[in-house]
Amino acid sequence: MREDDTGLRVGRIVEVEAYGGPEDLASHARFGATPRTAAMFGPAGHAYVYRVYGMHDCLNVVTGATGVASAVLIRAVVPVAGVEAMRRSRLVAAQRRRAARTTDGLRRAASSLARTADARLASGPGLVAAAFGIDRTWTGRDLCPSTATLRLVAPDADHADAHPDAGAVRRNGGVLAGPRIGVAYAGTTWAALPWRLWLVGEVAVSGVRGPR
DNA sequence: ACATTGATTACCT
DNA sequence: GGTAATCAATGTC
Repeated sequence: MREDDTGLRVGRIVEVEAYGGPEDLASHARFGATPRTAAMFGPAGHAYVYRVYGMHDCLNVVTGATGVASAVLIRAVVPVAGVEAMRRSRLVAAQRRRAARTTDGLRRAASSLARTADARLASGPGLVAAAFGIDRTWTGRDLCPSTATLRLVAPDADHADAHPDAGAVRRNGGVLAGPRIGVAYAGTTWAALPWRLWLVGEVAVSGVRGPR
């Protein structure tokens, strides 16, 4: 969840991918600690935000002890609160894209966003960051303090009463696992590991390329 | 199905 | 120090 003067936004995580350290050839840590990946080697519970394809920022939660690189990429989230704030940030992200900087491109982007269902506002790793207004400058932030602007909260803790969809982790068909997306370059061993996890039946789960 | 986008890294000089 | 290839996607065609 993000809570600040931009409003309160809450999302329920429905899809993640796990990344390891230098031994994981699909991980950004495979080249060791670099200026970009330093946060991956930092303390657990902090954010690692990187840009992919020169356009999209992706939010990861560092999971290893200091000096041990590993992180979980938040690939998809179901909005629980703050849908309007998410739409505003999505539009800002669209405006930033060059293709949307023409008046026609911007009109298309706005129209496309307007047709996007609430449940799919953050249905992809780049969309999660866009909907929450997160970029690379958020790297290194501690996501654990109850006072943090951007923070992780237990599914049932804060908002089980605020929204019928909150705390619904156990509501559906459980969790499935499959190969991570877009990591063929890592070689068959690392690419085949079922380190992508998702909740069955969630419309926000991305990956048309993977099993549902 | 395809164009877009730019930081990052590795590999040269 | 410069350059080329790569990339944990998305929106538009």
